[in-house]
Amino acid sequence: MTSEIGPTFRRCHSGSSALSGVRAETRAALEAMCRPRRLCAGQTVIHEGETSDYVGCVLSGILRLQKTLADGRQHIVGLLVEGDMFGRVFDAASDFSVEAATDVEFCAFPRGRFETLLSHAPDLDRALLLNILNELDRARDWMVLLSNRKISSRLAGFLVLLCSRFASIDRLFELRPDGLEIRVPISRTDLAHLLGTRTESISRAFHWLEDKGDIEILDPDRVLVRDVAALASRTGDDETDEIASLKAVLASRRTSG
Amino acid sequence: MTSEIGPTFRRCHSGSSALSGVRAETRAALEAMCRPRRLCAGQTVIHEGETSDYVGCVLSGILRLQKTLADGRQHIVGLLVEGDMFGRVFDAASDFSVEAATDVEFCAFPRGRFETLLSHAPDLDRALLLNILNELDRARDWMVLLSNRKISSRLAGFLVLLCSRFASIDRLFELRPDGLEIRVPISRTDLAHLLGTRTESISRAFHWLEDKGDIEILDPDRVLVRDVAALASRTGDDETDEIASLKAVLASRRTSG
DNA sequence: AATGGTCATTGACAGCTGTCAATGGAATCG
DNA sequence: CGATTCCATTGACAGCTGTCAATGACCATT
Repeated sequence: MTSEIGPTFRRCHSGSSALSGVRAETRAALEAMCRPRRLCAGQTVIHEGETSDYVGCVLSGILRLQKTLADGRQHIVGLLVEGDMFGRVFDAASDFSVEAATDVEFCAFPRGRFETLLSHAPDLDRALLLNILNELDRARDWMVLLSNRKISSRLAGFLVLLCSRFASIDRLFELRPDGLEIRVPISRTDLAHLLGTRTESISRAFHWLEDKGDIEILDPDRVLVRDVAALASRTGDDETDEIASLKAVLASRRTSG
Repeated sequence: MTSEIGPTFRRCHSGSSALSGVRAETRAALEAMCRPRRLCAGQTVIHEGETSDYVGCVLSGILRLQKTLADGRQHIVGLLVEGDMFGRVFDAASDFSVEAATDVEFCAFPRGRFETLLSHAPDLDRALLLNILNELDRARDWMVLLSNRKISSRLAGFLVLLCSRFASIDRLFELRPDGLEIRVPISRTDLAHLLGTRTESISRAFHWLEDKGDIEILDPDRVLVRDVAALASRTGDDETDEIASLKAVLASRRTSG
């Protein structure tokens, strides 16, 4: 098991990881305290309100950051993928739980030792600050996306975002002559909780986008995006279908008559 | 004017400021580079996509952090009040604009000098990190609040949040024998952009809460909250009015017959 | 092959919000 | 004092989503 730590940790620092860019010395210190973990889909990494004993860095799979409301409803406020960090340093326990949306692997760094290292390694400190600033921006971008009231607009936004933010995860994409095939990496239920709606509306939104010709549903979890630009234009509340068809009628009159 | 800098800056570090808790030495350095600013409601502090030349700390008034969408709609992703910091350090320009929602005063720190100080003052660095972590949590809490589809639930949540997060701003509150009087510090339009809706729905939500007896509308911008706990219980999607009255009927039958 | 369970999908209906339009009130300006 | 402007409010109506219920597809187990 211990022999795995080295390669495991190197994966943690490859690609677009939040920890990429720290000095070799700092990496060595991180490697010394790294504890690889594996969890199956559905398991809880950090319970809501719990002060976690470690800081984590995702190696593979997807974690969901979520809150359970008093009435039992759940809301996902963010997804964590390869290279993303989670867990709070220094102070308060965050009021969100971290759960495995898929099978996941991650690095766990004991919180105390990580904080000590943070105090002595400005490069790590800087990397963490930038990472959190990015998280903040992403959270705010997501808020804007959620401001769309048509679920199909939110879904379109999510798919576009998947292409950009998750682009580094090759496994999810396949370029085909007729478009881009995407593997939607989370369940319909999670998608609903993420987009602030229900699975029924998710289903309707998928099929609405298919009717519009923007996508083709290959499987419940595989989608062919014919034109990413067209999909992106669905973001932002569309005119209603009725008005759209009205305009089409007017346009045809203008050309034919 | 220069004679004002001292007292102005001290205000910046008083109370629950993000910068409270830094060492005297660091404060002195900050004070040396502090430039007080004043703006009127509606003016823009940082334009969308612009790399700002300074980092700011709000002294009084309220700033709104917002994004203008392609179709002209605006969405406010956060409010900044006394003690809140804004402007990005080190890297990317944030894709949000910062505008004055009311008349405001703030401290401006030249970005380069602030970053240099940050590298040499771990206490400031730590304070900034914690501040941003809090911002992140607030952003996520706000996302959860926005997941309510009934606007009255969102509004109730906002009012409750006002009581907790803005509690330090005495000017906004007045304890009365019949409840807590709140001055809503932003316009109806901003409130609509903040809650992801329109002014008409804001109006309906206010009057719905008044009908329920939770609040009393004194002015368009002054509200008497009779019972904060009752208001808090409105957060989270309520049962519909119809079902509520149905339950009331059933309850009365159970007792009378 | 049969069964049970999970999940996606679809239909029907009601509720809430967005939109448009109109009204009313308050403040400002002449 | 009257006119204008801005804002809050209200009404009417349509559209979209939530909810509930039922169906269908797929998988695993027997």
